[in-house]
Amino acid sequence: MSDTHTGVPSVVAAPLPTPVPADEHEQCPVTDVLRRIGDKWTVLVVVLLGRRPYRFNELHRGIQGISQRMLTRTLRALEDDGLVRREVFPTVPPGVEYSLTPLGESLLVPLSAVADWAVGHRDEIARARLAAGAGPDRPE
Amino acid sequence: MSDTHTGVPSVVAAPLPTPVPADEHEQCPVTDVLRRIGDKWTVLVVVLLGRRPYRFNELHRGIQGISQRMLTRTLRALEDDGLVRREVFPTVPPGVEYSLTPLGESLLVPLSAVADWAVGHRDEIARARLAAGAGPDRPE
DNA sequence: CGGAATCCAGTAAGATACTG
DNA sequence: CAGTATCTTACTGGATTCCG
Repeated sequence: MSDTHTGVPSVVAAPLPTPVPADEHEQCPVTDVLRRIGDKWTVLVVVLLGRRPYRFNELHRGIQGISQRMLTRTLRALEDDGLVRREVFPTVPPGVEYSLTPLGESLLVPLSAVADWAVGHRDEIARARLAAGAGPDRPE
Repeated sequence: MSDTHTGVPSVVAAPLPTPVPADEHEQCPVTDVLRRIGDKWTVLVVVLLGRRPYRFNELHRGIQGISQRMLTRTLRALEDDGLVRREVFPTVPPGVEYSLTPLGESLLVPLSAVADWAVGHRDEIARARLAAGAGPDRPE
């Protein structure tokens, strides 16, 4: 830590020469990943699959509130990114099992960092929001 | 590492007794934070402000592609959450400076973890996506 | 059981123009 | 300079129905 006033390591503080070259920030892998795990259900699914493999309806019941459509889409997206493996068992009735790939499991690590931060600062954030809403005049 | 088959620590692997109690997962602080930093511009703004304070139009030019509207909304949301501080200098013309609060700076740490993961596995993900798109028959 | 297909509402995001 | 106001479009997510 030596080139910013915050002692933060890694790519976040490293590259990005002040004038952001983000003309095509669309393809920035960081934003890309964040937008994927930033959706409504992905994290929940990944965390569950991090515990053990699940079958489709098992996840559907387990998550409660998710629609089949969203569960399907979420799983498909994760599968396409190589984070989740889908295995079909030709039984009757057919069974499909979902599990994390090694890549998917590796995601649990940084995910934990964010989760810990979120849990650790939830009160602080909640208070800030209250102050913002009730404090000065917030027109609508 | 002792209660799951992945060696992942922290809240991600800790609570969540297999049957998810996520009836009100809406208020889950983890999902909450992820959805905020999962939007299109937040991370970019936070990272920039992590380098040094910025003025509004300075950010506007620096990010390139963002509209005033989105920059304003992003900054406002971050301010409301207590991650960004907004200081007005009563000069002519008026100047407004944005900077990270200590809370905001602390976010850079878990953010770095995710960013490093994203950068470190971008190729792997890209290959998986190609394989998913070109591999089996992907209708549309 | 494990989806796919269709439809539909709500919100996020962009362009543009105007203001203190 | 630092926004706000308005309009329009694109995407996300949910409900329902149907199929192998």
